[in-house]
Amino acid sequence: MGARDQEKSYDPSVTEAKWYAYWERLALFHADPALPGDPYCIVIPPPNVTGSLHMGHALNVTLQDVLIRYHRMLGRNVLWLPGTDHAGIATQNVVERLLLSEGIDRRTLGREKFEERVWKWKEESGGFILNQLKRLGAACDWERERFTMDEGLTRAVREAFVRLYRKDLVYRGRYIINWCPRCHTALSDLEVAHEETKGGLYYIRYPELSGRRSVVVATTRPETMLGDTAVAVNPNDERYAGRIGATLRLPLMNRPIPLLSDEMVDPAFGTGAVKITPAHDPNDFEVARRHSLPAVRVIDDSGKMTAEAGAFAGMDRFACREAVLESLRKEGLVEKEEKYLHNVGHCYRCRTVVEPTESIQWFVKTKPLAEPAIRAVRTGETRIVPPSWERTYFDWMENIRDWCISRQIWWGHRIPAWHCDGCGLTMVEVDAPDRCSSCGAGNLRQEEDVLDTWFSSALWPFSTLGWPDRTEDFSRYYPTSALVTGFDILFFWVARMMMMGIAFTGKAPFRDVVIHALVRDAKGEKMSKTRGNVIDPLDLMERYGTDAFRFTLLALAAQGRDIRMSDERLEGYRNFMNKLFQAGRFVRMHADGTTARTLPPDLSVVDRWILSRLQRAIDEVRKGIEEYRFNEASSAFYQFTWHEFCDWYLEMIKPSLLPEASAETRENQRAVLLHVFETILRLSHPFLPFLTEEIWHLLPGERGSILAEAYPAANPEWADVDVEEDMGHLMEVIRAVRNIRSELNVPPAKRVTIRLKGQPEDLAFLRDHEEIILRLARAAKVEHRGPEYIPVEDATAVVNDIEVCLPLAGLIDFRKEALRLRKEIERANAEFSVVSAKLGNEKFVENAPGDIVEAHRIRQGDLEQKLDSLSRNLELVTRYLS
RNA sequence: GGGCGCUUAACUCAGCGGUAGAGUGCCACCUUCACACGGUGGAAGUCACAGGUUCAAAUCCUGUAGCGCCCA
Repeated sequence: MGARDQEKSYDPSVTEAKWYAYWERLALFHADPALPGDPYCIVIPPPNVTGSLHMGHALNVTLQDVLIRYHRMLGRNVLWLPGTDHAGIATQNVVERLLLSEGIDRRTLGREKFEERVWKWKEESGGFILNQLKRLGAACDWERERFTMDEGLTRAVREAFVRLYRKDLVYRGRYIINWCPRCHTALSDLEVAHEETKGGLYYIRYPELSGRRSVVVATTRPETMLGDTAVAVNPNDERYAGRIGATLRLPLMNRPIPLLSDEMVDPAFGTGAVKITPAHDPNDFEVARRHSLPAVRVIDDSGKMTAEAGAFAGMDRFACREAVLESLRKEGLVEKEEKYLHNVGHCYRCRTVVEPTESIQWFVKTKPLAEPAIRAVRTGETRIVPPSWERTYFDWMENIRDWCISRQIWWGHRIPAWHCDGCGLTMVEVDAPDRCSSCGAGNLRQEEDVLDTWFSSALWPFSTLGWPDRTEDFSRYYPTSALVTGFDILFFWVARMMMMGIAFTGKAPFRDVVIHALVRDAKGEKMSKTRGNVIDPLDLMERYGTDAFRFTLLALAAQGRDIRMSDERLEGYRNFMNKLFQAGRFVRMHADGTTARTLPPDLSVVDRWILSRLQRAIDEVRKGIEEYRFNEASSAFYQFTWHEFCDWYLEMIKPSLLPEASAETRENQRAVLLHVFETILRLSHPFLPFLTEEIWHLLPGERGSILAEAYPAANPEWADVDVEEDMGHLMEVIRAVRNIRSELNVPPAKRVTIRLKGQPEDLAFLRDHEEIILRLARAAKVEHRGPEYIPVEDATAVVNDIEVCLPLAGLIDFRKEALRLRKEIERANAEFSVVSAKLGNEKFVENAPGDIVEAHRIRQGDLEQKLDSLSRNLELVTRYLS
């Protein structure tokens, strides 16, 4: 035994440091398309280059790693493709802040220099999160690591953009979009987070230009009135009948604007009259289109009022709101002010209130792309797991709106479009054109805008495999097998990959889309920096070990439910890791290099029992993984390993391992023990990569990586219902004795005599395995008695057809024993009446399936007999009480 | 406003038609030669509420209440 064996408990820090490098050295994560085996491929959801590992990643990566290692051990040709996302706005923000700390504004630096800085930053700190993935054990093929801005992916992005443009699925136009005045860019609808905000609803009077009448409009954003070009009412609103077409005077600006009618107006809101600000409201923009109204832009890119805002020019939009209200109040034009709760859009990157703004942007026409993506899920080409998410997917896809893909930032894929200032032509090409194809001018200007990061992410499942080239990887591994991701990016990412994947390859990119939940803190709160309740996964790995951490995530990963991460849970599973390690130590104490690696021909009942139970465990674990029910897989493993293998099997076989046992018995026992334990290790390797690899190598014999071993397959030949039943019975007897001992305070050291009362044939199995009972029930001897035996001074319990009697004359407290028996009787009685009531019900006997009725009959018989024995014994005991 | 989910032992959660389960915690006993990050035994639940379907409901249906999430 080495020095490490002297340590009392398992220390993960030593173990975890060495195995990742070992796997890499053996190139076990490297995929080779030329090798045989059904392909199994996962592309990682690329984390932001700016990011560091958080709980969400940890869960996400652990689930994928389980799938990858599992399929690897099944002999599939496995590829797990890693990489990072350039995260346009987020990364730009990070580097901007960095520059600012040096006192540099990016605009003074200029675009090219800025981009250089970002690249430099990326080279220096970008790979951070990938090392953290290694710490988690992620079996990624690092030789295939990709970045959304690398050369290949950039080419894929250009190719995709150009193809869509040529199919009229990408267009450029002037529309109203969501503008972030802080990030200075357009955002897609998805990037706007609606938050309920307390505000005011202001009723403002707009006088008619002629006459004394006026119209009162209600608005939450008074400052936009400066850009109003109309007031609209519903055509069916009788309050305004006959007044449509009137001209109003826009207060403060003194501009004449029309009162018009449009179906869009909800007569129930406010006064039924709404102001129309085409340049700063999406609905108003539509109304303006229908009525050919002009748009007046009063808020600029930074959220300040433009020259069009007259006296308010240069003010911040929120300050302007107050100023406008103040001016209106002075003029007596504010009719009413109400407190109002409404949803306000915020930039999902920086939380700034988004400003709807009219501008020229690039869009993807999504409807034609969405249809086949819907079909792929409807037909089952792609499965969404759990299926409860399908509805959300369909709802969104069916109501999809065009996707604004241009961003006014510097970090990202620059849109491959060139404008000719001479003739105004815009050319969209993969490679930069020399001259204008229309007028021949040479001074072309490339589009300044970059693409939404999600545009490149949408291509990830095939761009990473080499598309648009016809690579070996692509033909071997596409479509991929599973995508594992959180529900929060179902629309952002999954939906768009589905659309783009089908559009460019004709096939949906995934067989299965596995949606997992959110990781919360112990109180169930969402982790956030502002709340300050963020738990660092690396800290947990440090404290409890990576395997314990992974196992906790898996054990808690029930479908459709969020995970609460707590120290209690982690501690429990850390203990389990230790348990497994100690079991390994036990195995090593007995098995050595001479121990056979195959099962001996003669197996004891105990061996046949554990092998039978093992098959069941293998089945359950495999089924759990196959169905993405990771909690079921991990708990099946936990239960079997701890409560069957360690608690019972190891205790039962100890005598066969002692020097007293015959050499043959001992050798056979060692072989079975080693076999079962090795199977346990292989079974749990996908969950516990480090610990299993460690123990694997500590076991005797020449060993390579456990990852290269075959995953256990259940062998139906080993399943043995009869042995399980007999052993179950035996264990019940032991439990009964232990229970009596404990309840009656029999000292642990006291060796008792056990009398088993029953028909000889019912006692036969117990007689054959008496040594197990002796050992585990701490008994001196086991005696057998026929049904005529009267346990006068015994404590008793009933197990199926037999009675377990402990003659405890002098030791027994009859009051306690009577209490114990009464409790037992009460329990049996309760169940007896339930079962009897059912059997007494004719309809139950008629309608319930035969086997269910039969089971109830048997149960009733058992209980009857049990009650009989218990009451008789209680009677005996009570005699001593009087 | 539309949609989804949750409510089961003190806590955190599985189970989702056929006798209520786990982990942690709690109580008692035990330093037995793998493990005190342990062993053995035990206590603990009208499965949110109200109806309905069924021979049978924690499990299916309808409604109510509370909590949470997504979309508009």
